[in-house]
Amino acid sequence: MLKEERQQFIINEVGIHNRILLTDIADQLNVSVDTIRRDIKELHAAKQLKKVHGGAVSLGFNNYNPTGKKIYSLEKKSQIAEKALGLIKDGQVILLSGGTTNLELARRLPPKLKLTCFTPSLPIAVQLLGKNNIEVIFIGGRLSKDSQITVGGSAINMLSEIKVDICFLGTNSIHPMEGLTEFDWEIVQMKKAMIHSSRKVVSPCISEKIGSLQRYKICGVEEVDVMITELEPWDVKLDAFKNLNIQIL
Amino acid sequence: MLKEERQQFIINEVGIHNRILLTDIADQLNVSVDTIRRDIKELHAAKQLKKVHGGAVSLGFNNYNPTGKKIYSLEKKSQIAEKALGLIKDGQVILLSGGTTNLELARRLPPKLKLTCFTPSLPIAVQLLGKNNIEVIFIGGRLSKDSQITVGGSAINMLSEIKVDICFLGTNSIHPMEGLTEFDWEIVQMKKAMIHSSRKVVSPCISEKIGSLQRYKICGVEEVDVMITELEPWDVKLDAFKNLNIQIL
DNA sequence: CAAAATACTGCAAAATCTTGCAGCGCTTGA
DNA sequence: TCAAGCGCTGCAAGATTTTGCAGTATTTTG
Repeated sequence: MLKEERQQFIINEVGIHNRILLTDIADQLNVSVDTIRRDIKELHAAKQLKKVHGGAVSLGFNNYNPTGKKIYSLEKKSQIAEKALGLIKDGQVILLSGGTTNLELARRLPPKLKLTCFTPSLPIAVQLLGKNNIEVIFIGGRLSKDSQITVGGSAINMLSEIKVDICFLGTNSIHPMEGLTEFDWEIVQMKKAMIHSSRKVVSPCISEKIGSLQRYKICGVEEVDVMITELEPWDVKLDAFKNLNIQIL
Repeated sequence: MLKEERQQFIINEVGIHNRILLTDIADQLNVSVDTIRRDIKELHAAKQLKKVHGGAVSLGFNNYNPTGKKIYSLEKKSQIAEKALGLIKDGQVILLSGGTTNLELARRLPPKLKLTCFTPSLPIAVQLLGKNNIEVIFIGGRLSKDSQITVGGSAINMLSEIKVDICFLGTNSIHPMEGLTEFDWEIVQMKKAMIHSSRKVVSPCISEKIGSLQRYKICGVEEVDVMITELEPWDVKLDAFKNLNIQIL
């Protein structure tokens, strides 16, 4: 049996039972517990599950916590969110995609700002619901467990009926030539629809993501009107974007 | 049993009952009280609950519900939720309206139960997202701040396209003659649409709400197939419903 | 205050983890 | 073809964690 197969099996078992025991898996696959232990170690590093003493548990196992969730490079994302705030004017209609950067933006929206906010993201909707002057409209559809946004035909359909002032499009990878890319096909479809539903597309993007590339393409860089990073405007990483008719903040 | 599992179980129990006894938990899980004590110590350190003499309490509990009245009502809702669980079968498609009773139901859905779950309620969607075997489909639309469910044409439209096996319709007021009533017009529209989208309508309802009346009518009692209360079946409060062709649990 | 319940401490057995190592099969390149 | 290199796997020794128990301290309750 191939290592790949084995790990796939483990992921599957965790998905079904929410938890597994080292000894069970080793037994079922007729390999030593050491091998399974190593597999689980790798899968843990790859964030496919959570390794615990004696086995492993599913990541989404009872641990959803919109407020307490750990956000990586929070500092950078905060800076980006602050810059993004400057683009929003009272009375506008905006669209927030998922992602922790946009969640930070949502958190920082001033209480007195009047807005209509569309979003397919559950954590962002929860956050916005606490703001009295913001009308929240949730894009319905099937909820994807890992990204916590709605996806699928129904959601895309709902998007096709709107045209908002600004879309803040959380971005996993942006590349000067290849544009915006994603690793999840369903999210690609959602983001395409979001771009289509917006007059202006803003891409908040921490510097780590600049120049990286994923499997599927969302759109070219030319579709993005504004790019926001935590970097200073003269940073060399941004050079490649400077003659692309994009506003950089 | 893994330590992780045990601790998740404890967190869950605290979430449901707001308080737990060391001995109860040790009994249910067949481990020594020392083990549970140590778990609770860790969870306390991780600020997941508050350790007290003899057990633990939920963190928000002491702040939000000092009187204990809320718990009492929560106990009733828990009983109702437990009864409601019996109506759900593996593989079904269900629809959960908003309300705390349905939230309790959502929280109690067993992790191994496979379901497709439609809901317009934000808290319920958050709860369900943590369950791996449940496909969550969110009914999109404008989010109402106080009820935390989506309302309006878009949501009703989405409802019009589905037909689920069972709808659990959280109920504010139920009256033997006047049927189900609500004080919010928009929610009335939503609930009407939900009834229309379901083969079977179940109304979980704590006894305080029986016999009360609100401004707008959702439907007559005859549209409800099953009514669930925390009362015993022979309670006098239920007499008025007994010749109305409703199953009472 | 006294009895009962609960908490803490140290300890020992069992399970599990870590680490280093050797055997095995596969690939690579002379 | 064969030797070297590499990754995967299982094994073993020692470290670490987990768990239950017993004895003692502390808190609760009547």
